[in-house]
Amino acid sequence: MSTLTSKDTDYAQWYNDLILKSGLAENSAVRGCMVIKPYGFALWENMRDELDKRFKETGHQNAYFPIFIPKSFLSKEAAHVDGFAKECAVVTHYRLKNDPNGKGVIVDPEAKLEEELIVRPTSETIIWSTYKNWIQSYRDLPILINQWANVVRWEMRTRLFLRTAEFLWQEGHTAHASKEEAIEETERMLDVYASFAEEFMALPVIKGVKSANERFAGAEETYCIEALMQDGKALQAGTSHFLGQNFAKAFDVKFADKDNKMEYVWATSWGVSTRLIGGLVMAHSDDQGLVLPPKIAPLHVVIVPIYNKDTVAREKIDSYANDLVKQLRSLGIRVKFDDDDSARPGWKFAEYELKGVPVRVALGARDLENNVAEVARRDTKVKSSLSLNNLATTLKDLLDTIQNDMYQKALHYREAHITKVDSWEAFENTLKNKGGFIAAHWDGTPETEEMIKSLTKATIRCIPLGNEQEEGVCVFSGAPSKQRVLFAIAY
RNA sequence: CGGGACGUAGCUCAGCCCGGUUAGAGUACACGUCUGGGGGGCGUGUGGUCGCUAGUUCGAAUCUAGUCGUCCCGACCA
Repeated sequence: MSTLTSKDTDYAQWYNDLILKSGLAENSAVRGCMVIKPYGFALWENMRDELDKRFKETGHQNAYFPIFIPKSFLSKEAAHVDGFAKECAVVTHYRLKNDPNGKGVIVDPEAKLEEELIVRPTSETIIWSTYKNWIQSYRDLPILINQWANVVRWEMRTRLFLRTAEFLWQEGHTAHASKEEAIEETERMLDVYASFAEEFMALPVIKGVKSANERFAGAEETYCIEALMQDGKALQAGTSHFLGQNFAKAFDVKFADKDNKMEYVWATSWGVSTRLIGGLVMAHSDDQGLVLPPKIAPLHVVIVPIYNKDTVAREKIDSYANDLVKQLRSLGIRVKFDDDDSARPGWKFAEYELKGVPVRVALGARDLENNVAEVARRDTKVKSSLSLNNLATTLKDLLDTIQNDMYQKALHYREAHITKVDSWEAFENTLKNKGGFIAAHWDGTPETEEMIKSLTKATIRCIPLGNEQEEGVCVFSGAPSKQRVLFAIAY
């Protein structure tokens, strides 16, 4: 078994090795598309279940809309089509036939579609064309719908989980009678994302709004959560858009208010994707493999028996381990007793570290004699001998501790990588030598943002919510500024 | 779409420059055995149209041309 490329040697290679060797996903026969393997999909299922619960707690329902969108829909909202046109997969025909000149099949030229269909890159258009039929009165509002789906964006260059041509996500699409209510919804869902990321994935995030350049195509305001990876690059972990009346106007969706006046409907959309798995990996993992926060880990505890020739001792180990499994399960802990005799203990230790299982319990004859087990934490790699008395509850508490410690560690790292910068020289130096977020004054113009991006690749990740207002001058142009914004190089 | 690299066993790669028996190694896999507290030792064995096509040659993994594909760097990336 080969080892991973070290994080310090080549971060990108480390990431790729890790995804492949831990069995999360692999590349597929289709360029840019990945196969999500069972272990990777288990992560997604856990995230999905938790998010779904939180969406329903905030009053949303799931529905499903088609994967195909008539081409004409994309042209109805000008900014929207500008944003997505370059990366759309297009269906032009609906039939194949045998190649009359030889073997194989060809596209039947007689089966050309009257109007081409777009494979959804996002569903605003198909959904708002539907909402037009659903909304006549303020009594029909709000509509609070989410869908779990796949979308396709024909990216030039892809990376497992971080940017794939097809990815899984959820997209919420809500319709409201007032601007205030829509903004409230946009902010509510941003909070849902932020608390999910922090509580469930142990991923600290900064809530903010995007600059005009980085805004979603068709949105009036894009809220986001930004996370920091271990290489100092930022990752947009989720977005929540206030769409104003743009899509209502594009699809002519009006409602009669209480005074029987017709008004366009206000909209939001919000989404997170399988990209979050990439963020999870990059935020916590190390050179030995994945490090998973317990709440998201498919497996919380693995018990590895240490056998020897003594068959009586073996029976004792098995018996104790099976009992421990029962106790842990009754506490809601996902546990596996790996008594596979064909793999040796050392191999198993390495394997479960690669997989990021938060806690490993090693149990041998020697331990049983002393009434202890060797318990190893994945996050700190600390091993300790713990009493077998009440071991199950000890482990349950340990999992909570690990969840919390992982969040705190990531938080400390991020806090240590937000650098206040007041000169262009310091800006460039910080970016080059330290990375992370740079809090700097910006004159608020797209031109300055563009210049900074072309010079350094750094973009404005967000203008943090509740940002401190202070007088200053733009780090690039020297023009007056009232607040600092966060710059970073991003994935 | 520009620049670079690479396609040989399931995987990682050597061999190619300088053509010549039956194409190698590590790892994985199967069986046996000794083992078992950090990716075990020994033994036996399975596994290959050398990406594809055409050419040069008595002879091509090796040389030539074309082609397909992958990866990296750039451009692109709500």
